[in-house]
Amino acid sequence: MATATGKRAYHHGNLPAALVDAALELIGENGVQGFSVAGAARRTGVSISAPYRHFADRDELLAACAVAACEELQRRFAAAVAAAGSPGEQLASGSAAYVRFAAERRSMFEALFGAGLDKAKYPQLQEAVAAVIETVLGPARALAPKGDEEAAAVLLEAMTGLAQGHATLLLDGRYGEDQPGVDLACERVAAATRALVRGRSLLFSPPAAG
Amino acid sequence: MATATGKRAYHHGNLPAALVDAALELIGENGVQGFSVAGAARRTGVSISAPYRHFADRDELLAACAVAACEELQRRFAAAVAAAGSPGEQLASGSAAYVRFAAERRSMFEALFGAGLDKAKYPQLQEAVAAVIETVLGPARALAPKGDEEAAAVLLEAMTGLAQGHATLLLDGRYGEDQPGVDLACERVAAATRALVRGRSLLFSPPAAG
DNA sequence: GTCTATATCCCGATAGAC
DNA sequence: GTCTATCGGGATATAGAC
Repeated sequence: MATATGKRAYHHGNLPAALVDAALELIGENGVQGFSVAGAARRTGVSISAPYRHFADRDELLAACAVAACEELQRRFAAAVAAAGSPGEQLASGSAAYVRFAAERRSMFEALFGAGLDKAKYPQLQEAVAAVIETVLGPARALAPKGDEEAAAVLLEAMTGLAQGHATLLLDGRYGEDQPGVDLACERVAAATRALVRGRSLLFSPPAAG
Repeated sequence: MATATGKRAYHHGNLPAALVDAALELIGENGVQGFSVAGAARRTGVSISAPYRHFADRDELLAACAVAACEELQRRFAAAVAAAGSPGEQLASGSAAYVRFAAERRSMFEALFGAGLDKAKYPQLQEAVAAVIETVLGPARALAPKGDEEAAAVLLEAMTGLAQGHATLLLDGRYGEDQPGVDLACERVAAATRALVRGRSLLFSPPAAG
């Protein structure tokens, strides 16, 4: 662990991965704003110009960080889905995993959403995002009307939005800064997902509420 | 409109407000990252040092932008709540208003969440945030078990999270970049809020899902 | 593939005049 | 309250040697 790739052959062997790891560390310490190519190079122990052999510019390095984030998130999603029983519980534990990911891998979460990247410019990132979505599409399908692919997408979107929002609020300090806050946020988002699942028929057609 | 304060007496009369407006414009164009005190000064037509008579540093100017954002959001929340009938519809239209706010006042939304401000350091901002929350707490209270203030808070939190998430996904380009995407996101978040409201009993106690 | 050196630019913040 | 001038710092990105 601790590296984004798992490989271990820095300093003349895997500079790109080393730069990604360094960049993520910097983002974790100072936010996306405080990250710079120069800083990542310094931390990796190479010259300021070395990164430009591997990444065209700052944004490309950031995009690589975002891809690493997708891979980690996908891993966590897959584990959460596998551990739960019913489709509803799979979605609930998936949203909790998402919030926990934001808390435990804050730098990755920020690289993914706080960088303001134009994702259309990075096909590899687009693919990685699509792969993440696919991982949690299964339970959503099981909860939607049979064969209604759009309904599944809408449900997943609602669940994603819920998790995204709770993660943002958590990182914004709304649950406090320490571990109990993280656990609380995870419980809350899981409960909210269950509520969403229970009321889901309202997602598939547009009538009124109580 | 167009100004954050409504007042109109810039260039020797209301420089702080002018700087806030300029800062928001810059954030809208280049993101929070691309904003600078120097840039805001330039755009306002004053010297680079003038802002420092009114704001101690960059973050203080950003905090003022965030306060302006809270005021605008509160206005919209109040209108949305007033326009809807049942408490459930009030929450639904409130979350839609939140998403629309993010789309139409993107720079304000970013100032509020993308700036990474330590809000504890800016009491005025804390107050403004609290006032926003109070505006939508009414309908949440009406939907919670009678007198259960915590349940109301939890429901509101879920609704806020949902709206926050949809707003983030919208700004991330997940609904496309144009107006139909905005409308779609608003409809979706309203529908999801209704689903949440319908299933809300699961928010107030922790059993399993379907 | 990496280094040294450099060109170019912008920023935050302060000092002191008016 | 605003301006001019300035210090000190750091960033991106490129050129050319090895």
